[in-house]
Amino acid sequence: MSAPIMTALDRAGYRLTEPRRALAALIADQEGHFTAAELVAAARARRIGIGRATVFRTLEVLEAIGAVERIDLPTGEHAYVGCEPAHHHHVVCSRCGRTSEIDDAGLRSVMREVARQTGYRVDEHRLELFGVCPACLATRPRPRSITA
Amino acid sequence: MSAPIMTALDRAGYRLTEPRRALAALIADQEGHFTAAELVAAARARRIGIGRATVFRTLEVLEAIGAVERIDLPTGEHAYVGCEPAHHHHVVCSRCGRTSEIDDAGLRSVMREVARQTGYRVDEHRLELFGVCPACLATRPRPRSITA
DNA sequence: CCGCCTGTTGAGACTGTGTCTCATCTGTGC
DNA sequence: GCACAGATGAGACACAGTCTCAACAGGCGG
Repeated sequence: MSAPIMTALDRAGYRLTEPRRALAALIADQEGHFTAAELVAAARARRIGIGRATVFRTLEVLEAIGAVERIDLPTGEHAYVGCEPAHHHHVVCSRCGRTSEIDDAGLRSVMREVARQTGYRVDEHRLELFGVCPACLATRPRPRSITA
Repeated sequence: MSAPIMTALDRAGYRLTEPRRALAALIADQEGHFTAAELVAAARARRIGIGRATVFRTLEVLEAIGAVERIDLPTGEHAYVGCEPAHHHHVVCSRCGRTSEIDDAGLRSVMREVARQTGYRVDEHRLELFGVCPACLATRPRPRSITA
């Protein structure tokens, strides 16, 4: 539901407005990742009058409070995924768009190794993984017929 | 110099044209990462008449042959770095913009771990690191005075 | 319960990035 | 040196994201 997003907004001292409630609901409905443009389209489809600027502003706020994470698709598009407010990464399914959060998984030691190799002080990192989720793997790909 | 880029183009069967030579030289001059817009500006600054479209097209080609890699800055900008044609990653210095290539550094085992945890088949990944390079670390930051 | 103050909103102008078209040009193989 | 396919440039175009500003509406105090 959209509750957690509203709660997070409230806790961070933001007003709980109608447009934000609507957007929170739209985001909660998203299966996988989504772009700002998709949210705008979704809002219009449901006849919810929300300005484009508001969508961008709200996404910015949500990212700031960690209710949403911004990811860069291989195509260069900027997308978002709703998520728990904690540092982590995502695997994105390139077939259905769904995402899964992943934790450290040994990344920390990679960072240390990189720092050692290069002499850099590494402050920030971004890891994005793309692949195919278990569900999509289960439904046989059948490269013929459709994809062919 | 710009030679390696031209060689790579040649080997991949592309024509060695004047605009490409000019762009290869401009890219070779770039210290750290650069954007398409910066290349356009650099070309204009040197009174080299290269169309904007050509810059974008050339960058696309160079990325395809691996002579250049596209990275996503934390700001959301799309930038490029000239590099060796092999899979690897970069650490970007957020102070001077310079980049260093890094190899595996244990990432491979992270990928395996993620696949195990999530059940995804991981096909593609992108890792971007941001920090401060040894040279910039050496010149004291002095957060007062300027940054204050 | 009402009204005020401030944060928020919507419309639309605006900036900048990247794409596309199409006529023209230029490498390259012959 | 010629011809042809690939490459180019100019500019129109599509689209993402930002900004401004007047109007609005949450949330608090009274």
